[in-house]
Amino acid sequence: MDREEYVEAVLRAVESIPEGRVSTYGDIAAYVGQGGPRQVGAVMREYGGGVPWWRVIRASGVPADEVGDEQLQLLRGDGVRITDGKVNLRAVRWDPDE
DNA sequence: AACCTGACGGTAT
DNA sequence: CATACCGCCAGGT
Repeated sequence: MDREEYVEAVLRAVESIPEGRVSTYGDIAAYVGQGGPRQVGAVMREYGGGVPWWRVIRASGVPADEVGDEQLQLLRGDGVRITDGKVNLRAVRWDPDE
């Protein structure tokens, strides 16, 4: 899998996250089956436009500093409940094989 | 090839 | 809960 295919695979995975659900960098990486959380983050930084990037968050439920507040707002727009500045992943974490 | 970098994650303190 | 550390892994210099 070359880099371009990798980027496509990651973007497809992110596009498949339904409104109201959230995934993590690590989960996306595992689903794609290549690279790690940091690679997924790198793809989002460069090609995140065009896909629902705000549905990808750290495993802790706290957004990356770069996008912080905006991400939380967009998630609220999706109907995701935010508590103390973080997402409750136990409630909305998305499993691709669902 | 060596070294730095980082939209990360898990563990320890 | 906050910080520190270390492991990870690919891209850039």
